[in-house]
Amino acid sequence: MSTAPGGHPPPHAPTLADLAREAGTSRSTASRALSGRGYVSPEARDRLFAAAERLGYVPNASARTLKQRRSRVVGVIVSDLGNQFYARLAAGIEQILRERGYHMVIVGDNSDGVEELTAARTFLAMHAPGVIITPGAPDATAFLLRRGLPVVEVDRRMSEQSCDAVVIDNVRGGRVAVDHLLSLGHRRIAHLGVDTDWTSDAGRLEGYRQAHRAAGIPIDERLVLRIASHDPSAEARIVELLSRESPTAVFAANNILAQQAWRAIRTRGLALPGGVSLVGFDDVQWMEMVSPAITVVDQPTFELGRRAAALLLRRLEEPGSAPTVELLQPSLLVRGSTAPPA
Amino acid sequence: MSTAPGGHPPPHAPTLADLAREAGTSRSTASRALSGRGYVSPEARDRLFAAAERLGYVPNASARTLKQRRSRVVGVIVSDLGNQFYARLAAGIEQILRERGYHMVIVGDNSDGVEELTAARTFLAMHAPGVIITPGAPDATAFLLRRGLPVVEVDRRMSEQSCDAVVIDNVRGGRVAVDHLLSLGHRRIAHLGVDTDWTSDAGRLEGYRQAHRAAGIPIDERLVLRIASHDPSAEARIVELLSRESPTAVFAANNILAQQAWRAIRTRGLALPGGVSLVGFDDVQWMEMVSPAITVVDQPTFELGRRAAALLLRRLEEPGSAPTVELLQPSLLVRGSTAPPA
DNA sequence: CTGTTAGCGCGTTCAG
DNA sequence: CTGAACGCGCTAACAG
Repeated sequence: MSTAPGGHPPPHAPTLADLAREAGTSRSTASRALSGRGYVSPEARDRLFAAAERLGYVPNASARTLKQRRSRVVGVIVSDLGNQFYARLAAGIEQILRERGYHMVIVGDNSDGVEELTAARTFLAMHAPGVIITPGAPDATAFLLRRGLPVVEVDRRMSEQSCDAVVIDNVRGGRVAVDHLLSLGHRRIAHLGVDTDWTSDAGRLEGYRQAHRAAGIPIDERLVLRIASHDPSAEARIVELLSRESPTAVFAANNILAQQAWRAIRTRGLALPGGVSLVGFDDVQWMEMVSPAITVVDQPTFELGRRAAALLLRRLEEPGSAPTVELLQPSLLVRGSTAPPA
Repeated sequence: MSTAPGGHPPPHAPTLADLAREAGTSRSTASRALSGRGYVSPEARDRLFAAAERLGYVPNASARTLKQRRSRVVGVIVSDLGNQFYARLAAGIEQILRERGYHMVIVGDNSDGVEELTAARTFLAMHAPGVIITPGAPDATAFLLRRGLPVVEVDRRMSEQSCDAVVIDNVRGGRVAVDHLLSLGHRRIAHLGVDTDWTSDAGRLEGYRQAHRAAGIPIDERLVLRIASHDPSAEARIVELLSRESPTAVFAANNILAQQAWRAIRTRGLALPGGVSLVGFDDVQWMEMVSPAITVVDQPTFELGRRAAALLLRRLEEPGSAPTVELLQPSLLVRGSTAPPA
């Protein structure tokens, strides 16, 4: 009799030992039967499965992790779960992980290096099989790598040492955006970027420069604005740029900045694209819904997440192989917010 | 000498036993020192902390969970991480959890009952201290409750048994939206809802009915449309409703339906709000950016997540208390998409 | 094909 | 205040 008298929450969750007793086998046979590896006679197997069913057996993940020194829960660190970009990235990661029998524990650092390191420690403590991170600093990656945990950097690369990564071809994205504007005849193109040392933004800026260089057009550095991530005066600063420097076009290097630029343009009372043209980076919902719709460099965000997860899982299977960097291509969606300058 | 010769990934992560050896104490003393509970002399304590620092000791979470029969990782199940609503909800949950030293493992079922149950089993296996769920069916909650795991249902209540929950006052939200339209003079108001048995949508529909009843206006049931979650013909069906029934206003009961309604209105070539008025539910970015901006019943999504997490943590501290249901109030944001009928 | 044995790393008695 | 001893539930040897 192992069921509780009242039928209420049983005294303890059934363990392998309970199963074994019920089925008249040893614990190891039960283990082999349920985990699928190792030989076990069909009859014993059936009895064990029946017992598992009857008792509502659920294997204890911690015990398994303790023994195997590796869990099935991969760690994920993103800058900000509230941002659509990171949310979609996470959704992509989660999808692949779940398909393959893994799970994810996710933490949002707020682009804060200390939080990143704390999360890294946690993942180490949990014996995560690996970690996927949108790094804000190189430290967390370095820490994990040093301790032997596989890391995939996604969206940007921050690690000094080489590790797996999957990123967008940001230089190309920036290049394509600005080429588009230049070909429309723009010569005073503002660049709105984030004030970080992220490779993503650096790449987009580099693309901006390359495009100018290729066209033989000098860059007026007063048009290049760097705005901190949660700067409350962002919109005001863009308004000011608009009025002081009179750019004929604006390239906003992420979806937040694009939104702020869009607002600033309204605030300033400029017509779009009549008064100024706007190109964004990272297509999000509103960009297609406003009128005119926003021309944008689209990036495969969901796919970025999927690839990162797939890459991590691959490394788990082949630990030896050389670090891989996957480069995903962005694509320009020309919509109504860009036109030749007045 | 316990450091590895090459300084490369050490043979194994340092354990409490290593610390104890380094500091010349026993394992249990080391345990007490690091976990903070239990007596230990200051000198021993210092030596142990120093050793921990030096060796880069990180406690093994699985071992701890195994021993204590409870992890620090709460399970979270949401319908769709890619939907802004759920993403913000998750962000709220994560914030509170992290503040309090917990983490979250999140899975997106696609409103699929089987996936929900699978996830529930996983959380049970992981010995999660509790689970937060946006339920699509009552089964997962029932399963977890039966096994003694605290559950908080969020956004909608599906459980037959009573359990903690935090939801929006959806009846009120629907009521307020439709009252607004009625007071503008609308008499033919379409209702767009999801084809599920979720209490959230049922509540909004109930609010719609209440408002009509209170105003003494009969409802033309042909104006009440139910659309399945990922119905590809959603927009087409709305277009059809628009042309066949000629409502003067539309109440779309979630952000997806609002978007589809907005598109349908454009497709149909109707002026907004001249040809038809539109009220949404759940304020998202684009609603404020399009023109005219969309009148909407706003709900505190992020706060919903925070409350759910806080409620779960409270229950962990006081397991005995009666189930709590928190009701958060929505608020109507009147914008440009509503006006008196032509 | 199966059972016995021996830990995985930690927290928690219980003597000292 | 400290250490010795045990067990959480599972799996990986190794005999049989």
